[in-house]
Amino acid sequence: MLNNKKVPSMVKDQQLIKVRRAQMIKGAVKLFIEKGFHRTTTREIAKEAGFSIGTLYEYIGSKEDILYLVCDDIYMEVSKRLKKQLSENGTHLERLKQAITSYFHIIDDMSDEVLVMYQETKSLQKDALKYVLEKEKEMVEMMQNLIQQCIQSGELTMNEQESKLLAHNILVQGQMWTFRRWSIRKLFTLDEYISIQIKQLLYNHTSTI
Amino acid sequence: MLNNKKVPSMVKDQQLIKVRRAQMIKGAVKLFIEKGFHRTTTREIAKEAGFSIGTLYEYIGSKEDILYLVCDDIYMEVSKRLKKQLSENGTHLERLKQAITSYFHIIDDMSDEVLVMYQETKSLQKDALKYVLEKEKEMVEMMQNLIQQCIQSGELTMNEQESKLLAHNILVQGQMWTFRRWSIRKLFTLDEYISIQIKQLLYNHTSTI
Amino acid sequence: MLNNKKVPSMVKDQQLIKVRRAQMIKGAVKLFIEKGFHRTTTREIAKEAGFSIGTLYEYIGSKEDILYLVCDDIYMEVSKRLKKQLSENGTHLERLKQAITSYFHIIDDMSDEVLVMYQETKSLQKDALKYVLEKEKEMVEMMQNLIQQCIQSGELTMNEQESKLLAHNILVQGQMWTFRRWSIRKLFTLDEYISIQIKQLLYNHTSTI
Amino acid sequence: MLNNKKVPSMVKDQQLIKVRRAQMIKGAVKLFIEKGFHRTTTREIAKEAGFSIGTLYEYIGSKEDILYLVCDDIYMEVSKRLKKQLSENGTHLERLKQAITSYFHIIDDMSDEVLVMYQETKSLQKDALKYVLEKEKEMVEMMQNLIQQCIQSGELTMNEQESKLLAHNILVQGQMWTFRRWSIRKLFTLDEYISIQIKQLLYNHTSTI
DNA sequence: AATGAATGAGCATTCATTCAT
DNA sequence: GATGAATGAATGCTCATTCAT
Repeated sequence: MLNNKKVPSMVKDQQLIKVRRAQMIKGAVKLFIEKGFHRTTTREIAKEAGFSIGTLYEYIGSKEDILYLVCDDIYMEVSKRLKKQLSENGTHLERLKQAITSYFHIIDDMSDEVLVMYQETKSLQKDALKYVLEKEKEMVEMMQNLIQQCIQSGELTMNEQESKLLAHNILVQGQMWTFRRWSIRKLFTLDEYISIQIKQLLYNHTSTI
Repeated sequence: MLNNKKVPSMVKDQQLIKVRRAQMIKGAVKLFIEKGFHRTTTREIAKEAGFSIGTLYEYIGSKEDILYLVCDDIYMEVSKRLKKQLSENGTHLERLKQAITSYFHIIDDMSDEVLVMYQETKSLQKDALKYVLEKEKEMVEMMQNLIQQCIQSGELTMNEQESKLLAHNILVQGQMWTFRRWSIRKLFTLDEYISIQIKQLLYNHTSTI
Repeated sequence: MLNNKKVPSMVKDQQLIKVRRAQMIKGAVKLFIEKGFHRTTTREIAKEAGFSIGTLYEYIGSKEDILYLVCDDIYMEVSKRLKKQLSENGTHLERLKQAITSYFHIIDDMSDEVLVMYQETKSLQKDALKYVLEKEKEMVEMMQNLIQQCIQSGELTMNEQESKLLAHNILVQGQMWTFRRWSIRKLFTLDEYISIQIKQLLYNHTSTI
Repeated sequence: MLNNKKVPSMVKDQQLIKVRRAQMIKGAVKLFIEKGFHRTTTREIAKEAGFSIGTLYEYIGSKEDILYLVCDDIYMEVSKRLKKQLSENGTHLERLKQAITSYFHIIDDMSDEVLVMYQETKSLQKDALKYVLEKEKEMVEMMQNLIQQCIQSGELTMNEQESKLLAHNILVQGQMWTFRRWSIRKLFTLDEYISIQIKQLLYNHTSTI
């Protein structure tokens, strides 16, 4: 189970905290996309969020908390959407392919956010970094589970180590769609990218009779 | 062919420029590894390089030039080493596998540097970014050439689009060894990582007769 | 006669004002002792007093009013206690010595409060400062009266100027027990301190027959 | 022996450090007298000292360092001047009286500075406070030495405890001339103050034959 | 009367860059 | 060419005070 790092707030109303932080995250993501975390000032974030710098600091303890909230939020969103789209029908292999396809679509849809998270995560302090990496780990495990089921059903053939690496490769190739956009989007449409990647990821592992 | 972005210097002596910039890069890489580009000050870089802040600015125009020099230098080093190790013997497929193996070993050896380059590249201004991405492109092409030769010789079967994506995947999986170190190095030794990745990258494409 | 500086309040009920200000003073003294006036925030005072920051400002006009209330309160307390203990028996000299002893005991008992008052008084604005100094003056006069009576009765011999200075010296030596605590309390117990000070203060003035 | 707390500086030239810090101290004292340490901003100090805020921070580590430098400087100055004026002639008692007189004159001359030091010392962090109190202790000891010599020569009669307290009393009465200025200067000229205090301090202890 | 969220002027501190020596 | 002192705009953060509820 995942715990959230506690971001301190001076405000008591939990509902209000949610609302304000959502405004904050939205503004921050926009600015981080444009100029990165370090080049964005807390003042700009407050303004973009629609309130004063003083109010901003009623809802966080430090600038870095904003980065944490942003990263946390993006992971939540990605994983929430992915879980919602996991299919219950078809063979295990079809389900896995469906998961990959969904994941790549979600990442494409949240391209900017994912890129931000991907590039700025390293600026988090150890503490917060741990929580975020924990989430990434959770996604790897989810993907690995789907692979394991294919293995158990005989639809894929590989050992556990290979399945773990495959899971990592899938996730990285999703992120790659954002951080190599400068090159890859000139070569493929999203659907082409997905279908080729799936082919390269899976088809050598298929046990052909 | 690649041109270097011109980094301005007040000093005429080209040899001296080379020497000083090398000191600078060495110091900067060390500091960027420790604390990242934004958290490293020019003063610290000058000190680490062994000269004064005034002297530092005799050899660059702005702090960002240092980042460019660092990124440029790391790419140069990786690609220089890789070229040196490209084999002329064996089948094309063996040469490709050898190139991947060499590449992964080089990245492992320059782990810290590659990570820095990987994480800070985005902080470069458009101008400099273009040059650095150009280098990455060159490496993709080099890898794709090796793949194409396998295709032409019939050792691999895939279309051009697939070969391009494969080249990207290889490079990204090399970098992945650094930016997923927190997880992957717990799961595999470098040699395991290399052999499994090669298997997953290539073996479904092998035309089996 | 002493007037109180008027501290404005939005609240009508005089009894309630008294209660709330008492809570406020109690909390503030505690915090001022710990961290001084400037390092204590109004929020902290409100919290310590047991009500909200909004309520705090219903009973004062500005942060400085709290300091005034605190200083005023401490003077009141010291002088109230002292008056209560002034003896009506014995010779005038015995009464004076009794007063000094009482005063030193009171100061010892209210050590923290006296120290706060002593150190923060200077932060009061002119206006408020005047009122507080007025109280100090009143205490000097009270002490001087006791001395004058000794002079009139022939138990002490000195002119008026000397008696005034003596009164000041007594009060300062009382405060000294707090502001030199770092050194003096290592050298003397309170009772030793009192007896030696009385000896040095008075015995050369005693007319010995 | 007294060690100075080390105040960090980015500048290497020791002579320059001395000069700039002297400017700084002079400006700071002026401002602290006017508005106290907490109400004075670093910018104001820089401006008063005649340089930019950036330059200010080349010579100190934090605002509090300025307060330490100020307090340290004032103690140095007082004790330097006092030592210079200690007489080598006359009886021990005459020397003591001379020392007290000199001390009171020095304090009068440096009235503002002493008041500042007296009122702001408590704002120093533990570390710095220790050093400053150490200096005060040294002055107490110096005064006590003079007293002891009078005792040994039979010019004064008292035990060691009494001599220690006497030393403290002398120093406090010096400071009192500044922190009770609001009242005492209306009652006495400096010379009157000195002569009465000396009389009250010493004459009961004189062994009269 | 009580509350506490909102405000924004104000502050200490940093750091890339310049330029006189 | 080298040095390093000087600069000041910029930034993260605080906190006394207000006011709608």
